[in-house]
Amino acid sequence: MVEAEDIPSEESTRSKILRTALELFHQGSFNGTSVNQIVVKAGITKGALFHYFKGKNELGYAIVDELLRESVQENWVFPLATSDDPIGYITELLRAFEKEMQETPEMVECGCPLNNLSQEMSSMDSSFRLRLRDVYQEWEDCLDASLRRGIEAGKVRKGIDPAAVAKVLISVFQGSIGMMKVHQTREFSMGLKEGLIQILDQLKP
Amino acid sequence: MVEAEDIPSEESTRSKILRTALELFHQGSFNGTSVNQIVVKAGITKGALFHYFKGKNELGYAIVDELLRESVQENWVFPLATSDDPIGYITELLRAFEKEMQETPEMVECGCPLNNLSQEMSSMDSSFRLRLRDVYQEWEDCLDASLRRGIEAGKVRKGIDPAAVAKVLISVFQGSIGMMKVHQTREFSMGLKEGLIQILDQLKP
DNA sequence: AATCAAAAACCGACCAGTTGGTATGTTGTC
DNA sequence: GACAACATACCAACTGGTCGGTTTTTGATT
Repeated sequence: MVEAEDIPSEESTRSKILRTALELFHQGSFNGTSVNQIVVKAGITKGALFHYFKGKNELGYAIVDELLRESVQENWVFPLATSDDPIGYITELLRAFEKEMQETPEMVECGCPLNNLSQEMSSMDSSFRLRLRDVYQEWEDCLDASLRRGIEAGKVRKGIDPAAVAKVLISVFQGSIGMMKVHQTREFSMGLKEGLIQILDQLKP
Repeated sequence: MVEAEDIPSEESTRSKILRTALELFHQGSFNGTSVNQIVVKAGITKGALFHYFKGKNELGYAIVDELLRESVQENWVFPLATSDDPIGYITELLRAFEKEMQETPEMVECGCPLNNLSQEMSSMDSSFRLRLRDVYQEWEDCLDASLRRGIEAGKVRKGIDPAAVAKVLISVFQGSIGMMKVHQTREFSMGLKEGLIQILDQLKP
């Protein structure tokens, strides 16, 4: 609390490694990125990387446990923690995403880092899979809870199964980002957004 | 016509390479699979592989253009070519998939080869991306057309935007398979299926 | 039907570059 | 002086890819 953590004039070597590796994994892929690339881009040496992480896989695990989990919490868990209007929040997110798409096309070009890593690694390495699953579970749980509150508050249709809908929503978000990465056209993204809103509207009372 | 093509006692080397490579790419990943692994598993030599394909990437392109496209056509394009009841067909598919899940858990363990390759390669190599996009476009077009026929036939709700819904449906299918790969539990798959059916029901008149 | 050249199919040793990872340091700090 | 935080040189294994050579198939000619 005393330290000026919010102005890290000198980022720690460990977090620099994590951040750089995530960036490269995001642009490329886990298997397609070498530890040499990481240390060069991070401006450090291999000794530093293997001092903090036992191996490339362990570095990947730390990225999931720390950075990716944090990202899900920031975008979903915290905003929905007490909300009883998940549909409203998601609709807002879609609109915000539309503007973010133009300014920083990172997401539409490279997809979602969580989804990318999941698709590439979860069938190869069960340590990856279980850690990634935990992150998704947090996401699903908070969506589920928010949907339940929404039903009670009369902001979500009564007939739906919150647990099942939460699973579908996460699937459709991850799938959508994946499809946008393949199509890379504003036309497709807008059409998809239109369809998502139509689906979301069906969840309203 | 005269030849007994339907009993290929001896598979051609080229198709053996394609089939084996797809299998390895499916279980692992493109970058995570070496050409040595492919030639060993296929029981051929490196000379044969590079005789038929200019490089590893070209082999990947051929897999997309031939095997993956074929698979989409078999499962979607041909069945929906003249159908005016896409929701009924998809519901059937979901039920069939449930049984396939138990017998051959390949899809739930390793995901969808088309989705896997898309997520891994489309941001790395635009040749991959464009070929994969074409396959998805075929899928989307046939779904779109079938939804339109469904609306006319009174089997699909009038209010929906067929093009937008087609995009969402493909996204949710690809996303769902990806999530199942991460969770690997029957519990999750069943919950997801339940949610998908609820979404599909909303598309009925 | 036999012949033969040319082309296609295929082999496997070899290559330079890269891979993830290690061993042995040196440096700064409590 | 002990210990964490790095740096550097190095390694065996493997990477995608090449290349000269051999076998097999093909198609035209006799």
